[in-house]
Amino acid sequence: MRNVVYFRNVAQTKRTLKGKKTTIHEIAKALNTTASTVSRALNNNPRISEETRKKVIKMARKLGYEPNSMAASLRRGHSKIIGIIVPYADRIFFSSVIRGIEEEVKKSGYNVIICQSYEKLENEIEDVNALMSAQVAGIIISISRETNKFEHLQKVMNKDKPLVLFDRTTEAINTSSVAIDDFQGAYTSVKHLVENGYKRIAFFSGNKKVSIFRERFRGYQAAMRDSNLPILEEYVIEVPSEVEEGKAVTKKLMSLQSPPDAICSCSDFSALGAMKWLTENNYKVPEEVGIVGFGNDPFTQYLEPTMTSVDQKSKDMGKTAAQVFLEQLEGKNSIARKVLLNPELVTRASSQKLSIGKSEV
Amino acid sequence: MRNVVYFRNVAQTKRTLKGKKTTIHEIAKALNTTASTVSRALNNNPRISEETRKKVIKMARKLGYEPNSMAASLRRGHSKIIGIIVPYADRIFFSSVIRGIEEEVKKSGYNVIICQSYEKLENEIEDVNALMSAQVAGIIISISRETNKFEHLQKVMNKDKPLVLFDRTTEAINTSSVAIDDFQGAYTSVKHLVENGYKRIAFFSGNKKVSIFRERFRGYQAAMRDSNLPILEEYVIEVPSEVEEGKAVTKKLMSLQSPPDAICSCSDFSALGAMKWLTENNYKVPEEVGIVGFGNDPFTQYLEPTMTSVDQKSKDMGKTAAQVFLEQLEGKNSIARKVLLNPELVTRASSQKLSIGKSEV
DNA sequence: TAAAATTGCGCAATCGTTTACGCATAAATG
DNA sequence: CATTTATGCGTAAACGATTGCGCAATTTTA
Repeated sequence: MRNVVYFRNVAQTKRTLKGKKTTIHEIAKALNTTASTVSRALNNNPRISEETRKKVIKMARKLGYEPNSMAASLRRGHSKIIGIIVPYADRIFFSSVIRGIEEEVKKSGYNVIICQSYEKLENEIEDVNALMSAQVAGIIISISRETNKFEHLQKVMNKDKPLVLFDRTTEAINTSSVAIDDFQGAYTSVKHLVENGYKRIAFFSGNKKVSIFRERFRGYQAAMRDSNLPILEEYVIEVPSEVEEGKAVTKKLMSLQSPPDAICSCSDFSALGAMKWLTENNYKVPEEVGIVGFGNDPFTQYLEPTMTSVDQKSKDMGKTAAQVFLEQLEGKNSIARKVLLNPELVTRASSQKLSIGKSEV
Repeated sequence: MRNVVYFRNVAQTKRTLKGKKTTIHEIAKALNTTASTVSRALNNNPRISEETRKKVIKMARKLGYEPNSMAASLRRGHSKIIGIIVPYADRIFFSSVIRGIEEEVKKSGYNVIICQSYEKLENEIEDVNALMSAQVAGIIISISRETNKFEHLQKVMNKDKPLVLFDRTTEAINTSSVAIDDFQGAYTSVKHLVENGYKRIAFFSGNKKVSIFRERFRGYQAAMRDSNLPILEEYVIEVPSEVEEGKAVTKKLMSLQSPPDAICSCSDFSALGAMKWLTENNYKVPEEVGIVGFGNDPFTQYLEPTMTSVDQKSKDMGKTAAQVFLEQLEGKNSIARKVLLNPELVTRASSQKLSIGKSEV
C-alpha cells in the first residue's frame, strides 16, 4: 500500500566547501579584537562605538557569518521560540489561530514550534516536556478535551515562563487566556433567529462538561427568556459535531408533535447535517426551518442555501494570544489576563425567511 | 476596533520556589560520580552498567531533572527540530501536510517549527536564515510562487542539512522532493469524465508558468488524445483559483456556439464557481454538465451535488516528505530522491450523469 | 596463565554566545 | 583643576550538555 509511483535517484553534487562555519571569534580575530566586542556590536549594545560596529558588521558579512541562536539561547537561558500545542494542527480553526500567532510574534523575532495533542492528555504532557526541554520562551495552548489535570501546565508557570490558554481554557490554573464570548455567540444567534420570525427554536448543544458549551447553552437560555419564548426540554439536545449526528437528531426533532421552526447549533457540522436532512426531506430552508451554525467554517459559505454561522475570530484570537503572551514575557505584569473576544454572527441565507434582501425585521 | 469585550486581571500566585534547575552535574554530585557518567547513563550508552544507569535514572527523577536539549544541540551541532516553510499555514492542504510531517517525525523525537512565506521570496529567505540560525536539523519546504532564485536553499544544502521540497518543487536545485503526479491527476479526471459519457470537456488551467499546472494540462491533453476527442482552443482557459473567476469563465463558456458538457478544473474553487453559475442558470449538474475539481477540499463533499475532485494526498505527502527527510538525515544516501505520489480521484455526484448508483460505463 | 579484549567510568575540552567586572581614556562637572 | 561620569573595549567565567581519550579492573581468548 505504499503510495509511490516511482522514485528517481539523482546523483547529488558532492558538497566540498566544508567552510568551517564562522563564529564571532573569527570575526574578532580578523579585526584584531575580541569576541565580546563583536557580540556587543552585533547586538546593538550602546557601549560600542559606531565605527567599531560598522567594521564588525562589514566583516561579519564578508565572512558570511551566521549567528548560532542556540548558543545564545543557552547562555541567556531561553530561546526565541514559542511552543504551541493544539489538539489537531489541520483543523481550520486551529491552523488559523496558529497563523495569527505566527504573524504576530514574528514581528518580535520569535518563531513557533507546533505540537499536536490529538486530544490526549498523555500527548499533551509529553509535548510540554519536549517544549520545556527545548527551552521555549513559553507556551500557548488549547488544551485537549481529555485534560483534567494541570500539573504539567503548572510546571510551566513555576518556571516563570509565560503560559497562555486559548479557546479551550480552564479556571483550574491561574494564567492568562484568550477565548471568545460563547455566551454572546449563542445569545446573538438566537436573537437573530427571533428577529427573523422564528419562535420554536431548538438547540444543538455540545458536551455540557466543557465550559464553552455550557456558556453557549446559557446564551441560548438567556436569549429565549429575553424573547419571552419557552425553552422546551425536547428541543435541547446534545449533538456531537458530526454531519450524520445532525441528520439523525433532526429527523427525530421533526417528527415531534410540534417540531421546531429553527435550529441553533453549537457546530457547523451538525447544523449541516440538519440542513441536509431537511432539504432531502423536502423541508424548505430557511422558509420552513431556519438554521444557524457555530464556527463559520469556510464550507458554510458554499452551501445552498448559504449558512449563517458564528465566527470564532480565530486569527484575531491567535493575534491576541500572541500579544498577551509577549506582554507576559516582557514581564511587565505578572498578572493573569482573561481576554474575551466578541464573536461575530455572519448572517447568510439559512436563517432569513423574512425579507430576503432586507436585513432585519 | 479592538475586539475585546473585557479584561479581567487576576492576581497571580507569587512564584517562589526558584528551585535552581537541576543539571546532570547535580545528579552526578548526589551520586558521587561525574557528569559524563550521568550523561551516558541517560543516553543509553552501552558503556555504562545497568546498575549505574538505574541509580542515575532514579536520582534524575528524584531531583526533577529536565534535560536541556539546547545545550545538547549546541554540543552536537544541530537540534532535533525540523524547519517547515509553507506559503500559508492555515490552508487546509498545507496544514494537513504539516500534520503529516509532525506525526511522522515525532516518532523519532523531532519537533517542527513552522514558518510562513506568504508567497513572498523575501520572507522565504528570511525564514531560511532564521531556521538555520536556530540550528534546525534541516528544512522541509513548499516554495512560494514568487521564488525564482534558489541561493537560500542551496545554502541549506551546502551546510549538509537535509532539504526536502514538497508539492511546489523545482528542478533548479538538486535535492529531494515529494509531490503528486499532477499529470496523472488530470489524466484520470478526464478519463473518468469520458467514461461517464462526457465528450466536450473544457479545462480550467492554472498559471502555466508553474510546473504543476503545466503537468496537469499535459494530463488533460493526453487523456483527450487517448480518447480520440478534439482539444478545442476555446475550451482551455487559465482560471485563477477563485469562485468568482470560475463563475465568470463558465458564463463565457456556456455562451459559446458549442458549449462544453463537462469541466475539468485545476482548482476546487473555480470548479465550485462553475457549479454555482450553472445551477443558478438552470443547468443541471451532472446531467447537462459534468464537473471535476482538484484538491478535494473538504467543502466538496458538502455541496449539492457533491463534487468529484482529485485528492492531493496531503497527509501522505507530509508523511513521505518526513520519511525522505529522516532518511537523508541518517545520511544513508546523499542521493536526491524525487518521489511522486499517486493522486486519488474521489468520485462523487457532480461528474456522473450515467448510471447513478453504478460506477462505470 | 599470559596476552588481548571488554567493561565501566573519570578527565577535560568543546559547542558559540553572553555578560559581570574591571580598567583605561575621554568628557563633563563643580 | 580635581572629581565624577561616561565611553569603549578586553578578560574570563558561565550556560548544560557530549565525547575522545585514557586507565584501571575484569573477562575472554589462545
